[in-house]
Amino acid sequence: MQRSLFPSADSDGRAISSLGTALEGLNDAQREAATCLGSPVLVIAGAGTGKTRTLVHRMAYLVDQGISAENILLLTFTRKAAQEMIDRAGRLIDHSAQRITGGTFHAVANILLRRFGHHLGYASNFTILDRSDSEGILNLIKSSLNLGSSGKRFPTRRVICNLLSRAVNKSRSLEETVEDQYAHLAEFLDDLVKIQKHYHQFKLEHGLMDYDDLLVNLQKVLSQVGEVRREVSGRFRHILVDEYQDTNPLQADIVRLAAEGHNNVMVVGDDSQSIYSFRGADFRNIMDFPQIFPGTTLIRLEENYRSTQAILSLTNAIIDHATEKYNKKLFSSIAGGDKPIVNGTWDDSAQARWVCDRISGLVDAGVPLSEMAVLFRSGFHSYKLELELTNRQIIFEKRGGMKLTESAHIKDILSYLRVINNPADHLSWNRILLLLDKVGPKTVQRVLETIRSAEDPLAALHEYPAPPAWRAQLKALLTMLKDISAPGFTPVMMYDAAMDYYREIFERIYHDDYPTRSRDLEQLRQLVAGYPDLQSFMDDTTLDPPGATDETAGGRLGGDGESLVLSTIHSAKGLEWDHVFVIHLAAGRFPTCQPFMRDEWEEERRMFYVAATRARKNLYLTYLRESNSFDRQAASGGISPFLAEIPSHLVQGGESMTGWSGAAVSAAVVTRSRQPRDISMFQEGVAVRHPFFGEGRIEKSAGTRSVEVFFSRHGRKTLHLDYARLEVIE
DNA sequence: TGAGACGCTGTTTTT
DNA sequence: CAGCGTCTCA
Repeated sequence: MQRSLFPSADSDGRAISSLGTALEGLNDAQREAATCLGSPVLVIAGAGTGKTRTLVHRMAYLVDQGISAENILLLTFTRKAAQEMIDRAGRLIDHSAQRITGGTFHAVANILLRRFGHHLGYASNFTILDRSDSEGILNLIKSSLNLGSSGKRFPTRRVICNLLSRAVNKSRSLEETVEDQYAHLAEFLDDLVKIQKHYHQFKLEHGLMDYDDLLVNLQKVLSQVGEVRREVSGRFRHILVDEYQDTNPLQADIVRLAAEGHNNVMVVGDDSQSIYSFRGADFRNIMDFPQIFPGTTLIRLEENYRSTQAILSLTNAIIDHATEKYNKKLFSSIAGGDKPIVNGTWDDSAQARWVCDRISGLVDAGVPLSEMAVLFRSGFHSYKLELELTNRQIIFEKRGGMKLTESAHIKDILSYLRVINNPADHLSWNRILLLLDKVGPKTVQRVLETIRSAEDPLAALHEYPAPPAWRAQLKALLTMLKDISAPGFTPVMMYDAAMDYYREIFERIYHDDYPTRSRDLEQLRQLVAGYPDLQSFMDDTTLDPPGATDETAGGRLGGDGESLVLSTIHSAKGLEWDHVFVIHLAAGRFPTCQPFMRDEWEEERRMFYVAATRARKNLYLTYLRESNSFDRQAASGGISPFLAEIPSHLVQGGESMTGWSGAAVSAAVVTRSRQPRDISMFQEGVAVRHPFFGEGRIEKSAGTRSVEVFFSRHGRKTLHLDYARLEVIE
């Protein structure tokens, strides 16, 4: 098991030589990053410059240097990414690489908190809440506090959830967050603070942690309990972090604490690909790393091995327009290539058809589906395309968007399993009891109130004096739960028994569409069947939730093999394909209609950059000529400003299309010509009106094309003059 | 107090 | 194109 610190040449000679060969295959910067020991390392790596490769080689190198795989921690943005890198490292050395700990911050936090959470008052069987669980609790609190009904436009649970999460991830107080991000909610501040308190209390009392708690509590236990910190940093002697530009200060602090005493940390990131500000990430954080870890070695990877020069010229042009960036231009080692193709269509269906035609063409030319992907800004942008693909029997796999575990019927069945694992989980009890006929919110509240402090909730429920109307139902429920909590029940046995009980309810409450929904239940069963214990099944389904639609047209999906990937840009991070389609590059969709602030606008642009840099050989960009739908008030230009600002000689197809070159030019002219007029008008102290924020006054100009405006209803905002539709009030 | 019908709203992005 | 909140009836 234990690798010797100084392996003999005999046992490892072969591994060393093959790793040696592999290291020679890296370029100088990559090799330095992979083998640099003795100081913290910050790797700034442009898209496609081989950062995954570098991480993989570094892991292999560390093990080869005699560092035990158990002592290595790899933090990535998805579990799959971690596993793939570890597998690749294993291929460079040997299977001992499999003992490297790898996963997301959240997944690792989960494991550590099961062990160390008791320092914070958490039992080891806590339940992890997904987003809809959190919203559910907020709803319970909202109604128990009688908020929302009395007030006028009390924020929805969704908005509250975002607000609370944002405050946590940015490590700021609720007051501060409301003040500068949600100024329009200022009048509800007192109630929001109250909700936050209750929410916190509820989770603690019932053994629940939301996603944010995993990070917060890990940070807390590491910083407050020296013994834990020492054990963790002693265990993980080398820490590697991928996609560092998308970590927030909380995560950065976790890394700092976990590395205390040795500082063997390597982080890899690209400021131009930072697209998670809503989670508290700021691309500037990456530049703070050397301050957190003095003596950092900085390495830059600048040669792109992924894309053709034609694609890189376009992506360089995209990022050229960024107002603030640290990176330089990337150069490709693959000269030439086809220019990206731009195509405009009149509506959603035509766009879907065009994409499908292209895909069919590629398939006919012998390209496997797994070498193609369609990317978009928001989950719902692919609906029309999904229909068209299904019609044409093209097998696809959708990533991002609605999750399987978020649908009501799945939550129902999971609730039964959850209370087995954590009987204190009142959120699940709430759901379970609500499913009984003749039992509504009021009754549930009463029931839960009486068993609130019970040692054994199951027994307490047995004692509960239920009225005849639902006494028998309660009996049946409790019998089922008692049955499946017997020792020796595997997760799938539990699932089946719970399903037997639930089926009747299921068909009653979803009477109009339960056949469709039951397909999901079957899918869930397959999933459960792969797990030997309940806890890990539940952890995995919340920490790495399966997508909603996994199989389509051709019936069964064949593993990860032959299917086309449809993905949100966020979920496509770090991946690459030969042929990439980016659809809905239309104003109002991409960028989404929300971004009023310059930072948000810039982040949308980086998203486009991330999307385009996923392509190796061919890139297709499509847009709708006119916004045909509801958002009338949004400046309804067809083409996305991000496309319009790109020089048309970098793409093909545009000129022959009526509209594109014209539209591009005119859109560019519109945005540019607006500004000379504007700039001079928007002086300090001038009263202005914004279509969303209302009236305000300019406080100062921030940079050449931005102003800071104080709006009476929404507080201070920084607006980009090229894009914000700001008028001067006479 | 629960169940069912109806109309409204509101839609990034992820762990 | 839902999932919610509100309203009415039992």
